[in-house]
Amino acid sequence: MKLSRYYIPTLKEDPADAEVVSHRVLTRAGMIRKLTSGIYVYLPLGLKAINKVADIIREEMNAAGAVEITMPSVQPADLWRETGRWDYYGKELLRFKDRHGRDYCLGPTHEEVITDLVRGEIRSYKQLPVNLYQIQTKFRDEVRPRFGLMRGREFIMKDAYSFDADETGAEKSYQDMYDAYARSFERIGLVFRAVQADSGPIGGDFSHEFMVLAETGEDTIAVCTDPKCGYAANLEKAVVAAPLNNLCPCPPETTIPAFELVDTPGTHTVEELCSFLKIEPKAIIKTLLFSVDGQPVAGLVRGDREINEVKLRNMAGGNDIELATPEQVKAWTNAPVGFAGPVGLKDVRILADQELCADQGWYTGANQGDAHFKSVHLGRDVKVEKFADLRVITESDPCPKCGKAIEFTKGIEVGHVFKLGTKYSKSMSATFLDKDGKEQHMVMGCYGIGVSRIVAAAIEQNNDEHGAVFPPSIAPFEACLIALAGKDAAVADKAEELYAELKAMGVDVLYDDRDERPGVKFNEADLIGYPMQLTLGGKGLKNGVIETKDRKTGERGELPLDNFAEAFKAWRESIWKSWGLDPD
RNA sequence: CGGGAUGUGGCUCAGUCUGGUAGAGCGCUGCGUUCGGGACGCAGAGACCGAGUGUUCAAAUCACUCCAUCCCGACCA
Repeated sequence: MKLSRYYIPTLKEDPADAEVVSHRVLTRAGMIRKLTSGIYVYLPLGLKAINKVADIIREEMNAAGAVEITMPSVQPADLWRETGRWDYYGKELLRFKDRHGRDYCLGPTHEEVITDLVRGEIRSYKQLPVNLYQIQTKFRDEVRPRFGLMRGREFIMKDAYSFDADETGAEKSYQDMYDAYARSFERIGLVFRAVQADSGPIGGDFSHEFMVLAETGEDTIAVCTDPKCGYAANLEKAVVAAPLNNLCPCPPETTIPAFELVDTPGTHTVEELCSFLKIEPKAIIKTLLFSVDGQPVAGLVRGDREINEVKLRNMAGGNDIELATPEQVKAWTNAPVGFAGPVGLKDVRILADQELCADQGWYTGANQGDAHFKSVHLGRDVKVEKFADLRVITESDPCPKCGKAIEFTKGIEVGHVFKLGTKYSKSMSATFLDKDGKEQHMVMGCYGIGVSRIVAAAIEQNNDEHGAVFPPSIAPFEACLIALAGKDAAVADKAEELYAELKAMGVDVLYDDRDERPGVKFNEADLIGYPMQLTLGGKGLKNGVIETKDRKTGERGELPLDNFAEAFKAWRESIWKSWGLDPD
């Protein structure tokens, strides 16, 4: 491609609304433009990078036996009502009516559509397994879109859905996808990690997320420090090991004295209560009230711990969890926020962290203003529905798998694989006849990759003060040929010749043939982040060489012009190798 | 949805407090000089100051309402 005929509107200054590096660079380098909040135009360079990512994923999906289709982005509400998600999916689902007043939504995901499709076609175990995928634009009306392509409302996603005759088959499909994902991210050139994850509103009982490790990641993951153990989980999923003296559930017998009321005026927070009573947060039970699918639920954790809402939601068996409003707290406990406690709480489900069984004689809220109880014993004084792991893991907790230390790192979620089981096939009656002629529900899995997000994640992971540093596998062009011709026709002619030669070699090269000053060309090439830069100037031509620059290391060198093809091939291979990649 | 901030040529911003002729840099057009890390000179084009209402002799500036965008907290690829 000749730059003089191309479309790369670069910006000299950082856009005012871009906070993270990938957003800044993508905008400045002329790869994307914002249309409205969370919705972007993909300009030629950005689209090219996205397409390279998509091509790699497509190859790996096909190799893993998945088959490509394209489903509509507009979906009828009826399908969503069948699975109940029309009510449960929430506001991320953009709903609208057509001219006849019929309800529709823009697809944030496609379980309903694919299940509807497959149940109409598949009747026999002989037709299974099937794995269908698409690479398509999704729409999720995110509460707070941010960070450019990292969290858009409209974004490009690869989603695949597997259908198997039984659990064993489903497990194989899951593993195949897991492996295909790992291969894809390796080929793209990302440093990533697969971690255990919560399955969220997609549903199902087992899932892994693929996290690109980067400081700016929105997710925190807990990783075992022992590589042999390999435990890694999203913070919201990471299991806290049960305490050694696990007494769950608390026995009712106890020798501690009966609980009694203590005056604690104005102590709304754990900190205030502690300094007022001169006690440690560890001596307190924090009672947090939530609305789970509209029902009141109290979550109990130790005063110095953080409750894990995902664990609480799962334990309560709900779809949607929200912290109670002050009005709800008042209605459920008869007390203002800050004085809720489990003792005497009526019509509220009480779920407690397992750790609370390891000790007795707690301070808790008294469900009346300006007062707390002391000497509360959960087994004796409270009707706890269930004790379980309810809190957020901390860096001082042991690895739940091997007991060694864990550490936290930040990650960007670029892929997620789920085992769905029969959740959708049951609610939508996707059945087939097995060998014995018996009707069975298909066992499903679903698998997503954020294609456009990967481009942002790659930049988050690879950049410097000059701009992006693209892995050659997904760089919009793998090389940029810069001609410093000026009025020197010989340089222009030679550059033209080299450009043709590179194209003939199958190199995806951009030829900067513009009549611009050298500084402009160099700076733009660095900003965009082509892995390989080739510069031909008058001096080089005289000496029979062309200059090279490795964008990642900044290392410069020269290639002879008389044996250019050979020399370039070797250099190109070394560049790809430095990324752990292979040009072929 | 709560909290905070910002809307002024294509881009980045000043001007707003203290009302009185719309500014700068970048970019863009033309001419000339330059030409190995975002050149320089000269001459230009380009804005109903986010929208509406109000206050005033007079509003980018004050008041109210709305809209949009960004940042911080509950969702997800």
